[in-house]
Amino acid sequence: METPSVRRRILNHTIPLIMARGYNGFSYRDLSELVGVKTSSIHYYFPSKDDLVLEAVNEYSNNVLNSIQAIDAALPAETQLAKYAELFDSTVIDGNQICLCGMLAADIGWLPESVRLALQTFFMANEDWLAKVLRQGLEERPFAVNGTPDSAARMLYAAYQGGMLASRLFRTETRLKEIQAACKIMT
Amino acid sequence: METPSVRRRILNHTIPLIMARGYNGFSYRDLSELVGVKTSSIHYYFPSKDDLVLEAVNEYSNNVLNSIQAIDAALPAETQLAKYAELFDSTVIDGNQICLCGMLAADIGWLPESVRLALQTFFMANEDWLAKVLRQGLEERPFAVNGTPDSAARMLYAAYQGGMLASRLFRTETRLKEIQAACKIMT
DNA sequence: GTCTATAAACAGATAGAC
DNA sequence: GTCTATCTGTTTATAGAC
Repeated sequence: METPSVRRRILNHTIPLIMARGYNGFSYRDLSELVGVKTSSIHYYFPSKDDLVLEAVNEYSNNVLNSIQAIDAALPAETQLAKYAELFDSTVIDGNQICLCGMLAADIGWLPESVRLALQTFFMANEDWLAKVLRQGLEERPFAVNGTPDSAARMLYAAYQGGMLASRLFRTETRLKEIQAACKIMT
Repeated sequence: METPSVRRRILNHTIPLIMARGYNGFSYRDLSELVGVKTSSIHYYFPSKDDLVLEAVNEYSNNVLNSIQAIDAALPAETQLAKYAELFDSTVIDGNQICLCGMLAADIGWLPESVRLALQTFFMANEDWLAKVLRQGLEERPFAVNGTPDSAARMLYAAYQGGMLASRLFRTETRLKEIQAACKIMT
């Protein structure tokens, strides 16, 4: 396993920094100390902070969406949703981090339109996947979902975003677990 | 109606600034320009930024909780929840703002324990009120709530927090309206 | 109470040597 | 590519005159 490039190491450190502190909460200086290069070298790879953040969003988005797509669609809907929820648990509890895209949605006032669009795309991809699984759940056990699967999925995703905030605020994983439990009843 | 004191005007401007931009997104300089006094005068009233933020949380919390308590408990549960949802709508859509306590929950890494506790108290007050109304709804129409009223209330509140994020991100009120619609089915 | 003045640190960003 | 050096502007905060 060879040493990752400087560019990669910058991105690898940027993502958890945003998840923990937000757009205005980390600096090139922080990255400089973490990666071990001068801030001017970071500007070489990412001329502006907006460039860096946009790439961080794309990187994070690809990683998370790949993990979601990897959930076996042949499993019962309830099991798929449990695996989905696991994706959030560890980052919040172990790392005091929340979803990178949820955090940047809070910082939206500072971000260029390109980042806003990337965040919207990530939100919709999650909502679409959840809607698909909820529809599958309806076929398995035809009842229980409030409203259309699509609107239920959007509400569920909003609950996950808010649940991460609350879990970190109260320093307890039960708030995320409760949302997962509510999923069971919806499927 | 007499002119509010400088102290009051500082707080009155601080609250929407936090709701729009977060803890790291506004400065004493911003307030200085908005209120029309020098930054050193703001330090006279609020020696540190943490002092200012704590008072802003308490002020916001009192205002919102008073509005919630003012909702007539004799109304049908569904109507009460609709009035609750209205409290969020306008700030998000008209002002590009989200809940002050939700925003600061995203910035929790920078805040002292005193503010964390104040945020927790606000979250729990909302959840308790929602749980009370959901229980009332169960008496009126005994069915529909997923799980216990308490856990349903926490999930619903998380959905509101996440819904405000999404509504502002997508610049549409429909995402908040959908959560309100889901309430109807829960009551 | 409000101001001027200033501190000491930090931000994102750039020019140019090596 | 990475560095030194620097620019320009910002931040929170304090001392002390009025």
